[in-house]
Amino acid sequence: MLEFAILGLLHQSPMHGYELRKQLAQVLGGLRSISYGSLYPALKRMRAAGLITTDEPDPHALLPADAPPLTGRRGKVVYTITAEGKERFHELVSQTGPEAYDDGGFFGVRLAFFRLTAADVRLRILEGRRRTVERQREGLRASLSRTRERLDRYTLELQRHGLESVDREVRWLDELIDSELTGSGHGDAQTPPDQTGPHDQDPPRSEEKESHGVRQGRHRRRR
Amino acid sequence: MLEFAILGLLHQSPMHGYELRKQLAQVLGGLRSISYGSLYPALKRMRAAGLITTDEPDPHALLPADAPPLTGRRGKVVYTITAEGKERFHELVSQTGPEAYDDGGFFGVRLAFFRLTAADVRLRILEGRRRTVERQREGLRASLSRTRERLDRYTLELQRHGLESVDREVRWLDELIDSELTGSGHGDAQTPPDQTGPHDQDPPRSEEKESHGVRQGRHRRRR
DNA sequence: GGCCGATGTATCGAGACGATACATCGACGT
DNA sequence: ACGTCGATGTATCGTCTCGATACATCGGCC
Repeated sequence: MLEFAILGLLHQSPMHGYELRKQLAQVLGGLRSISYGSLYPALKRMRAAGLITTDEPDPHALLPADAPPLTGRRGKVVYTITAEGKERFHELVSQTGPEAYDDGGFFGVRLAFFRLTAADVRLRILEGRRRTVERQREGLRASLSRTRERLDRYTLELQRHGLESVDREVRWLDELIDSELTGSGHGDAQTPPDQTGPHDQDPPRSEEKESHGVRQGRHRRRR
Repeated sequence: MLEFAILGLLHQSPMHGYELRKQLAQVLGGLRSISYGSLYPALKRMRAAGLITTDEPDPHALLPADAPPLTGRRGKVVYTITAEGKERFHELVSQTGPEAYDDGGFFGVRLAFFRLTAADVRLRILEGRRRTVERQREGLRASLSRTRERLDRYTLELQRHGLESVDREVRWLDELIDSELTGSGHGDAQTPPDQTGPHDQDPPRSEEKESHGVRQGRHRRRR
């Protein structure tokens, strides 16, 4: 996930690690940020993988193992995406598998880079997310009506609030899907050129149990 | 956090690890669960610390380092809270520091065990959570109005939805606090006996910037 | 008899986190 | 001129968490 986000940001312009973190927090809606303990190791990994480069020619590349902990002289490092990195990003941005929407955090990142995502991919991700959240909602509903009597007020209240949140997310997704379908003026018609190899696309996941009967209100709300 | 939750559950009755996990998921509102990769190490730690005991007398206690990876014969293990564990739980349940409400997950667990929490502690935690979420809300609001022009529709939509969620949480907390103050029939008047040593209570955290002017609507909504 | 899904215990590697250290810079007061 | 304070900036450490996986037992059900 971090890899995707970093590539997405560097896709637009080179940046320092510090600013990367700020932009990320901004884009993610202010709550959920990312810590340096994740960011720098990720940058290091990606650098090793050739997805990004630094201007500084590798600090502490080879120094005697007994050297002091590298104090003093810590220069600023600008990270730049490579051609390989861009390729990797375009590969990732066309993925629509469960990992794109099952985890809320990852879904948020995907959404934040929707302007760089093809229209059909956008739709598949939104609908995937809808399925996931819908399933959560039904589970929660069942659990709530099952245990309404046996739990104390606080636990019940917690579940009720959780259910409402999930409910609201479903409705929000419906609106996004709606405005995606009525095509409220967004470019990027179909998946552009790309078509890079067989990137394991969305296995239909055994078609789900699409029998819940809770499927009428869709695509008919608002706008 | 896991430690608190486990102690809280075992406080009521002994359990298998498996059931511990299920109950935890139940209590946490169905979403956010806990994985075995967290649960079993936690149980092991707590067992070593003497907070809980098992009926099986320590599997793989001392066996030659070359032994096969302990295949076959894996008995069920019932975990029971010890006197020390109960003591520890009562200590934890009276804490009202930032860790009780800054992290949403931890707060959820605390709330789930409110029936075992003294009334004044409940109130402090709810108000702490309110402060935290309120601060998030203001940050989000500021960020949204600052960047309304510069961001694309999707990022904006993400932030708007996030803001609404936070907004609803604040209102939800207000209701909880309200009904806590009007004392809608809950026992546990004051912090009971306990008073176990100097448990680092809530440092007022330099009183916050309580100047936002956004402080009128409290305690006057609904009911 | 054979298979499946629930129950159940447990480990592994990848990686995320909070805390912390250290460094530079501009602004501000004194 | 001096101090110091907050923002910018790079980086690591130990602790924890996660998802995936392996293995085992049990009750039904065809």
